[in-house]
Amino acid sequence: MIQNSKKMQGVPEPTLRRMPCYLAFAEGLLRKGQQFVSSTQIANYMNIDPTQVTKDLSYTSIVGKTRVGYEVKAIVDVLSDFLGFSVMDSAFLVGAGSLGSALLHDNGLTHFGLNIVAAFDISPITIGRKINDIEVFHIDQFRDLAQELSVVMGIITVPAENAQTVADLMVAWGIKAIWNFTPARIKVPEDIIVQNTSLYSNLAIIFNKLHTEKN
Amino acid sequence: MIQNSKKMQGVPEPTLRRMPCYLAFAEGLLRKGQQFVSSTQIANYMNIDPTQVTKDLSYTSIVGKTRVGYEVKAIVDVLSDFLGFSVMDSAFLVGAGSLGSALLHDNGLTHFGLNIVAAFDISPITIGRKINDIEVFHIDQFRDLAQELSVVMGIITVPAENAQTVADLMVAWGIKAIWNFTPARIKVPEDIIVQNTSLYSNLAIIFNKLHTEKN
DNA sequence: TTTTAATAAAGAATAATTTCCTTATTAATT
DNA sequence: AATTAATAAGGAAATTATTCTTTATTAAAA
Repeated sequence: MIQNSKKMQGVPEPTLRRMPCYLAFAEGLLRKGQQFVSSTQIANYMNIDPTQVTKDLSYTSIVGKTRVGYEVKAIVDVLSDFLGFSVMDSAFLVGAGSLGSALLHDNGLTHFGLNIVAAFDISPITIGRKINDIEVFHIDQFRDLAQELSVVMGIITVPAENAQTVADLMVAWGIKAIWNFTPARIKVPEDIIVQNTSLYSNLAIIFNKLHTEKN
Repeated sequence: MIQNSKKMQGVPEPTLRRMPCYLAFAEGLLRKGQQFVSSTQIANYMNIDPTQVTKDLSYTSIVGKTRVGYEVKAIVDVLSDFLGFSVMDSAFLVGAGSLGSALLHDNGLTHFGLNIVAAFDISPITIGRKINDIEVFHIDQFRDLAQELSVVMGIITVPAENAQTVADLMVAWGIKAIWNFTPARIKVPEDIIVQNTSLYSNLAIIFNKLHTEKN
């Protein structure tokens, strides 16, 4: 099949980043009862080119109808599946500080297929506490829990200087993917998936635009 | 000046996203007392090409010394300034729910030049409370506070379906930049800066890699 | 003092991404 | 039934970002 050659080289990251926004938009339209939506409408909402939308959606099994657009329900269903939001994956979070406890509180993650089953820290103050019904353990207690629960993802929300230590632990635990919220870059074996999400990178982009806006 | 032509078309976003990581790395080296760092070392840490590092740093006033590298302290100082981390900007946050209160708790933002001076919500439960010493007001109370405090940025952490309403309010308040944490895309006048940061987009990228890792 | 090797910097080539263009389809209009 | 206009989809072109190549510099070694 020719169309599969696209999938062979993988979906571009910019496309994957846009897809959750298409999904959120479609979910909104579904609530309003709208049945079809055109690439033009989606593009207008996203402030991008309409062909970008059709190209992005062509990576999925969604097909549009000429002069009508895409079925809203199809976008919601197919995209949820495609993005892995409809199956639940389990995760451990290490670092129950400010950012960490924030994530523990965010039930949106559960809605998008991520179930944080336990948190770890080294501070005696947080250990033993429950944050949004998720218990915080001492990091040494991990090994036992790793056996019981099948966890694929580790979330790092410790200070940057401890990121590598935590990453090493997670790899030893047999974790498949690491979601790294620190600005530090971690070294892991090739087969481990790493996603870096630094809030401060976004801050840098805003500040840069703010300070060079004189056009 | 010829080298300024680069700055004229702006610094590429990928570069701006990498810079805070260079900064974090340099800060770590500074703590360890290392005086110089080469592009090769930085590149090795970041898992990128060394020329990428030199290209990125060439957007700033930092110059390296052949066979020695860059002065660590210069990277820290110049990059902090360049990224706008050394001047404090004030922000309002709207939506003191799970993600919102997480951000209020994150003192890292203060460290990187963002001071959240007040939060807003519509829930009677959160209004009046203080989160990490930041008071939560009813959203209607904003107008009065906007007068007193000079705030350039608005942070949106409400549910996606309310993002546009909040954005409209912020524009009316005279805000310059909006940091949008919802997967919804907002429509604002051209001169308003918008930075979209959706955690769920990052989740989509991880899930995609997890589910297509069979190579 | 001379040689060597590591490096920054500038430019060229490559790769990835986005935008543009064309074609075919089809719902709505006449 | 014929025409029109809006749209999806595929391919080409343009843009943007990354990687490769070359050159010049200079600290360290001989």
